[in-house]
Amino acid sequence: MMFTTKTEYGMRAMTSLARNKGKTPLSLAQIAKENHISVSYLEQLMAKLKANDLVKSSKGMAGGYRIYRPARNISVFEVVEALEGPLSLFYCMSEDARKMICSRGKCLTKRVWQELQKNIIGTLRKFKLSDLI
Amino acid sequence: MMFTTKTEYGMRAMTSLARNKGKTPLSLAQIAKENHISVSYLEQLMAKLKANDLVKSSKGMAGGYRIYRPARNISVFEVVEALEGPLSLFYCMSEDARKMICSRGKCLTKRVWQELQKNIIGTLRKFKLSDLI
DNA sequence: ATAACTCCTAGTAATATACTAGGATATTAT
DNA sequence: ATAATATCCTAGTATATTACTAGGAGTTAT
Repeated sequence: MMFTTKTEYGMRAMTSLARNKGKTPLSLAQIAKENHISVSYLEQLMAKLKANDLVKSSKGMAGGYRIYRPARNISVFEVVEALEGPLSLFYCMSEDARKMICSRGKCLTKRVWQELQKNIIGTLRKFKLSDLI
Repeated sequence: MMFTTKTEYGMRAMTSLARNKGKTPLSLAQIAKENHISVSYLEQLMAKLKANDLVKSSKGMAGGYRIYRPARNISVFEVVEALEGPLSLFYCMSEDARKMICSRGKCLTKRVWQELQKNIIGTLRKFKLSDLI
């Protein structure tokens, strides 16, 4: 598996919120029940989504979560990256790998991973949340 | 990270073998030293590569590993799949997920993962080992 | 006040990855 | 034959990541 349940659950939550647009906000309990996810685990995923401005929340009674932007302006890539962190297929392609030996010379293999990563991001960007509801 | 060091190390080993074509076989010790990998861990990776007919081995003195086919006939996808196992981005896309609830109805999100998976495999198939040496 | 919420932190359980260790087995040079 | 040099095979263990659980503090409508 390349993606974790974080993405699986987070995407479900986002589609629930997208469908709920305009109505009163959805509480964690509601989203969790609707998608068969544990409440406190979902909570942590929602925190990531919120930190990336994909959802907004209101506290207190009758509070809950709303989608931040229209679903057609949110790409699957944004959701995935918010939940899984920045995509890098290998360590050698991550931010803190600048000093690696292999990155000094010309590494042919790296080109494969770079093209692959470009393709993956491109595909994920192409799909919007509105395509999924 | 989406891929593990298995792929990273395994690819290095394969390129070493591709470059060594025609000469006397490379021993585990040689491959390991050349690529800064532990011998006994590499051993396990070579077993996977062998099981998938990507390399052949000869035992005894002056034995070692040879590449099985010409490098231009081996795609990066084959190497990756041999080492990481069959690619499935999510559990819902794996072989043993047929009975899942979501796979009965029409799951729009699944289409995204399916197209993504198609792209990934396509890209990995496009690159041959001969492109990397 | 209190009920219904989000927010925040610190755990723990389960699983997967990345190794290590040691012996069995095969092949070849001497 | 036998010793040297290899692969082969299995069973461990260390580390890291994932997938949760638990408990309390803060916020807001009624």
